Amino acid sequence: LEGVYSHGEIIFSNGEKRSIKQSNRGASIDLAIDCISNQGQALIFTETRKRAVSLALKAAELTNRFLDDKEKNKAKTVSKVISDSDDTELSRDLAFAVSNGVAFHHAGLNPTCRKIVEHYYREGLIKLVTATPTLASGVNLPARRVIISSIKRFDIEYGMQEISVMDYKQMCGRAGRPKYDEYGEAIIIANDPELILDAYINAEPEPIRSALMDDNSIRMHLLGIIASLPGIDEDELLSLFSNTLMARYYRKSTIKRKLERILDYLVVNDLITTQGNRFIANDIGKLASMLYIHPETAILFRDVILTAKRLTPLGLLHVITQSYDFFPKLSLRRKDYDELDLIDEDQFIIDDDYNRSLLGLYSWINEHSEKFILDRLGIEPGDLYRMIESADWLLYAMKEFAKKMNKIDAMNDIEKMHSRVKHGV
DNA sequence: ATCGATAGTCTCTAGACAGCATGTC
DNA sequence: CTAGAGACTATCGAT
Repeated sequence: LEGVYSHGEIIFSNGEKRSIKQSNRGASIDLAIDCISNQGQALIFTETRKRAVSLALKAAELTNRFLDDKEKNKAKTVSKVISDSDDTELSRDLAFAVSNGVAFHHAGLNPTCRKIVEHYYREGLIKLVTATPTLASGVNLPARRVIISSIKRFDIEYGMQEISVMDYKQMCGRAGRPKYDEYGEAIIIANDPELILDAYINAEPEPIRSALMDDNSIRMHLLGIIASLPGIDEDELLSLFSNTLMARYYRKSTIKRKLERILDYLVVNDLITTQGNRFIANDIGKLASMLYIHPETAILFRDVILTAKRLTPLGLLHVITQSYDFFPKLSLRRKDYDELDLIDEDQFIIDDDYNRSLLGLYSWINEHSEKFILDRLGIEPGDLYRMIESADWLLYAMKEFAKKMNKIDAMNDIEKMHSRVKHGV
């Protein structure tokens, strides 16, 4: 069941209406509390992490009274585990929220917190979760009522944009817990109900466009195919690509031109070689495809290993964080220019080459705490965790590159860095 | 001089696949 | 170009 909320009233797509008690805490909390007072669990999707946190904290006072004594005790225990999971204010906020039967959930949380929130929401201890879209695409956490606090989302290129019907349906999908509730509701908060009904609730999702037409993904696929089918020729490659979704939207000649250009790119950068009209991946190309490293990254790694006089810790982190495969890449904020002194002066790189991920990882291997990294650099534990994971993987791959290239010194340098990143020293 | 309230200004914005080896329940 | 919350700053006034 889907509906729109505006001015104290839900209008459902089947014409039913329901009025909601309003408070001064905002529409999404009103809707959530309304659901919880009827023994349901609610889920609010917010547009930013900050908003998820602040909504959860605001709701805490109200959700508290829906916990019985037994639940309150349990919530206390769980809340302790959360605040002990790291030393940041973020987990302290979460601990406070959970002790009151509400939680927020986004990718900034460390994995422990994320799992705890998911687990105890499923168990029913947590009555309300405020979340960013992590929860829409990832974990399956059903709720009686899903509340979409706004259909606008900030986009770095286009500013405020309305989310796609696809994204909306994705969030709706979390409504209704088959075992517990006989129905689920998805409610959008907006001022113009009729518009929303047409644009989202009664709308068809946009057709799936193939993401394969993007240059970078073709590069990756093409290298993969050539590595696993050595000796394949252009016609065979073309017919392979003609069977993909991409072929439904583009003409054969367009695809052919694209393939040729990218084959050329792979040849010029020495990842594959031609024998007549056939293609074979060479050692580095094969290795890259085996390790799932993007060609762009492979080229970068190879060139660095080949040309760098020595591989300093900072230099290595710099290469890793700049590479195509590194995620998450956090760019410098204005005030981060003050933090550049975290880096030893003798290992100097040009200012605008820095990014926040590099600073974060560098602080990490110099044994700064999660709190330090969040306070000084604004990198939340979950992001740090993924940066470490990503760096771990890439350093491993880079070490394999050095091994293949018989660069023993480089290999040792990289391996040393690899274990530093892994263990945070 | 210090503190504080207030209004104006500035800044910032979701998520995320992958290798391998070892550890833990 | 579009929005809105929170951090930050400048200003003024009272103690």
